[in-house]
Amino acid sequence: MTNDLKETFAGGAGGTAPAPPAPAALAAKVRTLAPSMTRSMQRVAEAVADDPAGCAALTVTGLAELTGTSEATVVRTARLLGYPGYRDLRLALAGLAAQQQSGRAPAITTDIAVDDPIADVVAKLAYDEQQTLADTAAGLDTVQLAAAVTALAGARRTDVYGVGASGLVAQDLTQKLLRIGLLAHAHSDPHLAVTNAVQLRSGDVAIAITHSGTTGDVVEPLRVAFEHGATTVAVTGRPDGPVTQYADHVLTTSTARESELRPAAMSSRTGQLLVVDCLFVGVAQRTYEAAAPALAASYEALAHRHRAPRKGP
Amino acid sequence: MTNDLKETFAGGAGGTAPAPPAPAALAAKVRTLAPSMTRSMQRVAEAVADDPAGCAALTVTGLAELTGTSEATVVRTARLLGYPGYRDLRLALAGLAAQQQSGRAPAITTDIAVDDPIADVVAKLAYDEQQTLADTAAGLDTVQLAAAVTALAGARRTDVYGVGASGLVAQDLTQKLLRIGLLAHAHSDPHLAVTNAVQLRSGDVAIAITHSGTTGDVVEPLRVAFEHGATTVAVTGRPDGPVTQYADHVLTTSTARESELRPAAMSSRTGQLLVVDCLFVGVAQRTYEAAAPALAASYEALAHRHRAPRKGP
DNA sequence: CACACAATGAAAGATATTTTCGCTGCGGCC
DNA sequence: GGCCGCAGCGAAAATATCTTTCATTGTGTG
Repeated sequence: MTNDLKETFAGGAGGTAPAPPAPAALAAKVRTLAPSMTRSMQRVAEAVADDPAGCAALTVTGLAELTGTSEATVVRTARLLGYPGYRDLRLALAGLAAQQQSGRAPAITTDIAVDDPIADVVAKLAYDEQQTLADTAAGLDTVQLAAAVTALAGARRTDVYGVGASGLVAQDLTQKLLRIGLLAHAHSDPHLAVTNAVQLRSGDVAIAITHSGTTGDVVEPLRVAFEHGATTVAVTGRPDGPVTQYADHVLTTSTARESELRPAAMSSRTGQLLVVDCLFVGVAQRTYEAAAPALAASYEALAHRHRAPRKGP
Repeated sequence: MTNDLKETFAGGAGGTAPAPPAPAALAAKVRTLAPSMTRSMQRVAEAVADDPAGCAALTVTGLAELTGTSEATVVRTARLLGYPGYRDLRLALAGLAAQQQSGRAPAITTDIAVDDPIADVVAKLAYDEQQTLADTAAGLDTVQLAAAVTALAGARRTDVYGVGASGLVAQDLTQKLLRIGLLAHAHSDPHLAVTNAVQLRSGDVAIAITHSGTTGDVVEPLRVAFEHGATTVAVTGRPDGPVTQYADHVLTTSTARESELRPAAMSSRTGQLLVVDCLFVGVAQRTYEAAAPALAASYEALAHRHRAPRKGP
């Protein structure tokens, strides 16, 4: 990081591909990045997410006035959202507005309430998770993803770190990778994770899964792996969190709104699993020659565990 | 602003609403107005109609150069097309581009191929999982769900059985239930599962999670629990499978198509997790008095595990 | 309580857009 | 045939808009 421009956000770790500005994944991006924004910027981001069409009609000055901030802040927000400047954000906004116009109409925007009938709960949860999937897919940096896939496909061994709900995602990834013949291990015990991370070296891959991006128990092993020369990947909802410091490749999951009855673990998990699936399929593609028979074999091996299905009584 | 501009097309006499700029019918407008255009303007109009996305990325000067004309001509063309100036034409162009973009989305109905670019993989997987969610939500029997929730909310203890990918779902459910103060345990070891199932009695709940509905390692403990008087629930993709024989309540998950590169575990897991989330929220609603503080407490307890987020280097 | 530092907006500086204005070439009339 | 008038066009001035710089303000910390 040598570029000492005064106010230059943008650049993630890699720095090669700056970031192809999001076409439609804007609402998601706002939600993802909102926590790392200052108050003023949040106001701007909110206005933009609330009324893309309206904001697209405004100039920097107009939007600054509307949000009670300054032009500088508006531009800063545009930068944070991944655009070179306000002009480009505005263009994207126009695009988004057009899509919304033509596309979907209603949305179950309400939060889940204590007295919601069970049918509503199902509908709302399903809608939310669908939204999370769409947002995550839209916001996923395919360059980073491809890089991570390449690293995985050629890895000598792979360690995956995750605790709590993310631990299950880590295990899911591990299960899948094992199925196609990769050497993978999921660690949820932070001590053992660090102990094992020390063994990693160049050519190995370490993956940290944490929604908050700040979970020490996950960041620590990744740091160790990073410092031992392993290729490190972070799957996180906070692309500016500490975990990304030690990540060669950052895969961002979308953050859906959450609430009392809808803990973060729920939608973050959905996004993480999508990313994990993408990694898996990507690797399976790359190593198809080896993966296909391995998949078939593991399927066969399980067959005898299932009794033949038969009609109920 | 006493506008007595020289070159003012557009506005009729009265000038209330001069012309609502065209949203998407741009190509048509170009064709309609082409005859009344001068040669240079036609070139501009053609460029715009040919490649909206490309032109949206250009400044007046850029588009003027591209078409071998001048800025003035570009602006004149924009006016003729019904926009106040080039800026607005550009915005409309961006919108049009976005619409076209999203319009040709449904190419993702195909199966995932070995040589699919990574971006397609992401799109297809996301689409598939969204589909699974929608199907599962639509097919879920809310009566059965409500019954299962009631049983869970009043249970003395709850055992959850699942192996393989479903094992992770079982753990997910367990984690959640524990958070709101319920006594829950996930079993992936079939022997221990059966051993524990023997302990169950009326008022306890046993939940089996198996996509195929035939996994012996999961059916067996459920059978034992069933025979010992526990309330049993099956979360399965096969409502006619053996597991339902011993289930008081059956919750059906949708089965998406699967293929070589897309094992069943992937989409079945998504549906299962939705069901599990519904169960959790349902129980949390029923036991809100106790669940709310418990949720808050578990959140607090985890807080110290996260380092404060800070800006990157 | 002072210090450091992040956050913010005012205004200067750079670009992009719009307007003005004059040149060019074509057709009709004397 | 030559002159007049006008539509078409683009260069450059004028304006609007966006971007950057920099000083100020507020906020948390030792």
